[in-house]
Amino acid sequence: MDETSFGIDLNVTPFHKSDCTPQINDDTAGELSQMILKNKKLRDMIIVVLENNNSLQNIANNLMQEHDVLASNQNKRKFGECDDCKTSGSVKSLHSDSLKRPNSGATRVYRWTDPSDKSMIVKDGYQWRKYGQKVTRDNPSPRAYYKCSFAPSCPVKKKVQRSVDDEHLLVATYHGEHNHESAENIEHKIQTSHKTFNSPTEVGEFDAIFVEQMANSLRRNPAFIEDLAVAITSKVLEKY
DNA sequence: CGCCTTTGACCAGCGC
DNA sequence: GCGCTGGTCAAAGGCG
Repeated sequence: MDETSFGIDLNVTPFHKSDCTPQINDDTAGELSQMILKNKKLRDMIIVVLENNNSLQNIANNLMQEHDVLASNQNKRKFGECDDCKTSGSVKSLHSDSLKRPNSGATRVYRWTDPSDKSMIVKDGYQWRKYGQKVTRDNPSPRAYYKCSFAPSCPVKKKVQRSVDDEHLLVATYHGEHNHESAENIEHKIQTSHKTFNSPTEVGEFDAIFVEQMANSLRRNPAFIEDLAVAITSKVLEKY
């Protein structure tokens, strides 16, 4: 963070004001406190929207998983199987596909996408790096392979492919468990800790983590740095 | 310059 | 053993 600290020298002597160094007057202080309040309101609104979005996604996922279970049961009945067949080696060939790719440790998530949106992006609060793409036999749309890049040692992988039935439905299959928290979780913790507000030190810790992650991403954003420079410059010039 | 995507090559597992 | 398929690797190029 050291290299990003803003070393603005406010003691620069303005040529049309000879007697003083810049000081925060009442107007600026009032403006600042208003901005802080607005910022807090906006953050609360975002948190509410995120919560609503998450609950809707959960409902949709549950419905889709129920649909999956029903569909697989119907397929089993087609082959004259029962649930106990899973452990029987004698019928392995009848449903070899489900045995070849067991669902243990894998989580499926469904996302509806805009019909015009042809991208394969499933936003889930983590950072992913694509490492491969394949066209599979049973689905004409390509399957994309991602590794979690949020933490270097995170073993989680995901596959994203469009549904055969509905090309607007993205199916993401997750393998493994994250050994870190997502940005959404950190945001949620900030929210809950602000609600309870029992321990200011905890709030500070969550804020520190969140701010650090935000700073890391913003530091790599030249547009942000440019905007920040313009904002600071205009604010400084405003005073003289 | 670092990070990410693309894409062809390669490898392992499985069925025949 | 051979071919098919899914999954991964890694070099090359793009982008901000």
